[in-house]
Amino acid sequence: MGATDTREHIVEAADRLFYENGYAATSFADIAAAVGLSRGNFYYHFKTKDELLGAVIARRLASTEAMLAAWEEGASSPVARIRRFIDILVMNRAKIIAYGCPVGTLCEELAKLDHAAQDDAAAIFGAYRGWLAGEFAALGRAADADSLALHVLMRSQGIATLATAFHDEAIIHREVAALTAWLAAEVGEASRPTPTAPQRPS
Amino acid sequence: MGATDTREHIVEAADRLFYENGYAATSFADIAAAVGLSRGNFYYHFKTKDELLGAVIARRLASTEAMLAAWEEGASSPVARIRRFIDILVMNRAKIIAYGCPVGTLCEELAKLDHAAQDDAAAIFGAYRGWLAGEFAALGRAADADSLALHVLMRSQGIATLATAFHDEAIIHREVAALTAWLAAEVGEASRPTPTAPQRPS
DNA sequence: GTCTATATCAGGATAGAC
DNA sequence: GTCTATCCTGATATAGAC
Repeated sequence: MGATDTREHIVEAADRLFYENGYAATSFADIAAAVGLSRGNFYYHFKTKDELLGAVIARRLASTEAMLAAWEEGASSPVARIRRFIDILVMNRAKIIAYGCPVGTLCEELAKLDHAAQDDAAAIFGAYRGWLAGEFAALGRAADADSLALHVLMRSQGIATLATAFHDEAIIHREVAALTAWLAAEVGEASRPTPTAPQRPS
Repeated sequence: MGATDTREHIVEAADRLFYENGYAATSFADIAAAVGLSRGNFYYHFKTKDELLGAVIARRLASTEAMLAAWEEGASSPVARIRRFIDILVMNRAKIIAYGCPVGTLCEELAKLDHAAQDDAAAIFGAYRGWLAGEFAALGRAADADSLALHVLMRSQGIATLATAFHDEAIIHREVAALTAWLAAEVGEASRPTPTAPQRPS
């Protein structure tokens, strides 16, 4: 297979293993085994573990931006798009209970390691923050759009952390419902341009 | 110095280093150096790293319970006690911005390592959860005391995670104010038995 | 571009002197 | 109870054949 393909496979496997086992606890041998590659060949593609981390973060940022752009293409309203963001917690609940939020846990691990890439990792949060702020601005809340965006992000992170610690799926369902209700109260259902669409329970 | 003192010093240093650098990234050599002890002697006190982790978690749980008991002794109202919990975020903001929440980050790291002690670490959260639920019950919210307790814990964790990721103190101040306002709206200032006390801004 | 073999080093853990 | 010396394993990283 071509070098580009192999490189992509390595980054893909590293992305998953960094999430499931943590950055420090994942060895090159683990990644090489997951890709079906020898350790020696590994260094043809990445010289250091830090370089690999950079590629993983870039991949996550790109896929996040692509996902947000795809949501933007959807015909639904800003409120529905924000709800779609919140619903990630429910859709990914199994992995979140086992490993936490991929972005939050990586940022915290890199903060403790005082790693040079910690701001790059935080840029993934920044992508969500900017996108959410744009949605709130579209709802006429331009003045405090960033604060509202951070509030949604903050609650998402809190939900993920507690669900992981207590291994409790009920926390996710209850707090997602509460966050959805907060959203409806904050921006109002009146803001929805498609009032005939079926209402999700909150 | 006596064996008990040395052991205590080791656990104290490990507690700090596990928090600041993470469990996996902290080596016996790091701890021994911090205590001023040789690596060899280290094993007289703790046979394995897991055993040391157990002692650190036990220490954190004990100090948490002692702190909560001390707050209970205070003459203030349940609402004031819950606010005291929330204010930890402000008081410890410098360390939180640098290293996150000690409990949340440990639970997440142990979850990724699939470590046997992960439930013991979560028990520290359990102590806060039970204490907060007791305060809400004292405010006449016995029916949903646990949900309210988890909500406060959840928001504390979310605030800590974002403050760490963005290295932003303003997030803490803004969201602590929002959480304090939520508390006042939820249980009502009328619940306060000391209505003549000066009002904290929210 | 992929392999095997190997250098180098750090961390966990042990043995035994004092 | 503390030390020095040492073993063992696993991880990063390199060299060179194919």
